[in-house]
Amino acid sequence: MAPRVRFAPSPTGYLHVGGARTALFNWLFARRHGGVMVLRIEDTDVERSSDEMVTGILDGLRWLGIDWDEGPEVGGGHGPYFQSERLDRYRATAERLVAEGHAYYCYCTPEQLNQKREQAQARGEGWTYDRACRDLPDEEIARREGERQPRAIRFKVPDGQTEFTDLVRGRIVFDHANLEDFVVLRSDSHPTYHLSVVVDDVDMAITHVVRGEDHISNTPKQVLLYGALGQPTPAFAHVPLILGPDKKRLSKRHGATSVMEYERIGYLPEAMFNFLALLGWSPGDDRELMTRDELVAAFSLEGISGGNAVFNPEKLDWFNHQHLLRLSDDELLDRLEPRLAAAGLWQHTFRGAERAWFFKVVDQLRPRCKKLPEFVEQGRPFFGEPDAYDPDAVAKRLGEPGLADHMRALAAAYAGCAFDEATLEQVLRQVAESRGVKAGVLIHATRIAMTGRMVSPGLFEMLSLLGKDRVERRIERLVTFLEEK
RNA sequence: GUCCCCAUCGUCCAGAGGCCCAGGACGCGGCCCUUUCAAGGCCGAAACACGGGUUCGAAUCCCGUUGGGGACGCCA
Repeated sequence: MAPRVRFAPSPTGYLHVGGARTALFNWLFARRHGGVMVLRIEDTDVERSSDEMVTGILDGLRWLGIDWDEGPEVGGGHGPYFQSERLDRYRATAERLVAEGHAYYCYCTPEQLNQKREQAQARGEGWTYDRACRDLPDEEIARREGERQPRAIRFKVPDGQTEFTDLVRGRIVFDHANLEDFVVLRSDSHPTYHLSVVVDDVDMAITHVVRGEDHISNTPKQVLLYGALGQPTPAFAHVPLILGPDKKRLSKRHGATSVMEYERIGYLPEAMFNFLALLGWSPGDDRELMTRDELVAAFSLEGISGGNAVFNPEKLDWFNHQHLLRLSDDELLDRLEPRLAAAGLWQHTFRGAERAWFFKVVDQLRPRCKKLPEFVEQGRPFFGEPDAYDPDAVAKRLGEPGLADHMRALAAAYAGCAFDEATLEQVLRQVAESRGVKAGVLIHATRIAMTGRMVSPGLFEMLSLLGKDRVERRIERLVTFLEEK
C-alpha cells in the first residue's frame, strides 16, 4: 500500500527551518515510495493562528520545492484540510468517547487547575490532573449539565503501559502512571492537539507519522486514543531536533530561523534543501552534495540519526556555493534578474544581444560568490559604474612615483591593441618593462581603475569583458584622479 | 521533581562484533597555483564521554554513571 504522510504545521508563526526539515523528510519519504503527501493546517488555537501565517508557510514550502498532493489550494478526497473546518468531527468523536466510557466530563476550571499546579510546583513536585471529576455520580453530572456548567472532556487513561515502535528509535514504552487524564475537548468545545491529530490522521488515512522528537511523549496518549476509537495506529518516526550552536533548541535568538529569510538573504532553495536533508539524515555513504532527485532515490527513515543536530551556517554557505557553481547559466540568470533589477543594474539586453557576454561575466563571478547578493555587488563594475576608489586601495596600491604617466602609457598602448586576454596581458607587461616598473604596479592600479577596489576577478579577463571604451575611460579617470591628488 | 530520547573529530555524518591505532564533509592550519580575492589541487591537526560487564575479539551488544536534549497546559 502506498504510504500516506502529512506535514501539519500550526499557523502561529512562519515556516522555520525545523518545521521545514520535518516537511522535507515527509516529502522525501512520500516521493521515494510513490506515496501521498498531505498538508494539513492545525489552526485550532484561534488565539494565535492567522491566515497570514498560513500563506507564509505555503510560500516557504513552495520555495523549497516541497509540494503536496492533498491540502490547501489543491484539495483532495480526505478534506477539509484546515482543522478549523473540522470542529464537528472532533466534537462528535469526543462525545462518542464519553458515551463509550473512554472519556468523561470535567468541570474543573482552568483557574482551579492552575492553582493546584502552582502549589505542586512550589513544593518542587510535578503535577498531573487529580481525576477529581473522573467518577462523578450520574446525578451530579446531570445536575451540572442541567446548569450548563462549562466542562471539558478528559480521556480516561486506564492502568497499564503503552508501547509503540518508533522507526528511528525502536521500541518505546510508557507507564500509564506517568500519563494524566488529558483533555481532548476544551470547554469552548475546541479540540486539543491530541484529539484533532488522531481524528485527522485517521480520517486522512495517514500511515506514517513523521514528526519532531518533541512529540515522543505525546505519542502514548495518541496511541491510547487510536485504541479507544478502534483504529490501528500508524507507524511513527520521530526525527531529532535542530539545535543552535549553544545546543539549545534553535530559536530566533540564534539568528534567522524563518525559511523565507534565507531566501531573502540569497540562498538557493536547492542548497537549503540539500543542507536540511543532511542534517540528521545520511544516505549511508559519504555523499553530501546531492540533487533533489538523488535525495529522493536515497531516502529512508532508517537513515535518520537519533541525536539532535546543530545548525551549522558555514556548511550551509558551502552547500550554497556548490549549488551556485552547478546552476546552469539560464537558471542563474533567472535568479539574478530580480536582484540586479532592484539594484538598477539590469539591462534587458542581458537576455538578448548581450546574453553571451553576461554569462561570461557571471562565470568570472561564480567562484567568488557564496550568495546571490554578492553577484550584484561584485558585478557592479561590469553592469554599472565602478565604486568610488577605496581609500585603503588608494593608500596601498597607488603610491608609485610617476604612476600617472605609466598609466597614460598603458592607455596609449591599449588604444591600439586587440582586446583578448593574452594580448592585454602581454601589452601590459611590455609597458611595465619599458617603464622600469613591476607589472604588479600597473595591474593593481588598473584593477582599482576598473573597480574602485583591491579585489576583483582576474584583471585581463575583466578588461577583455569590459571592452576598450570603458577600459580607456576608466584609466583616464584614474590618471585625472592621480594628478589631482 | 517525574517520564522519555540521545551520546564518534569544534560541527554534520559513515561505521549495524574482527575490514577501524576509526572514514567523508564543513570549518581551521600549511603548501602549490597566482596580478588581488576566490575557486581548484595536495598535505595536516582534530573524536569513539566515563566505568563495569558479555565475547577469542567492542566505536559497535548489556548495565550503570555523567552529560545534553525533550515532554510534563482547556498550546501545537
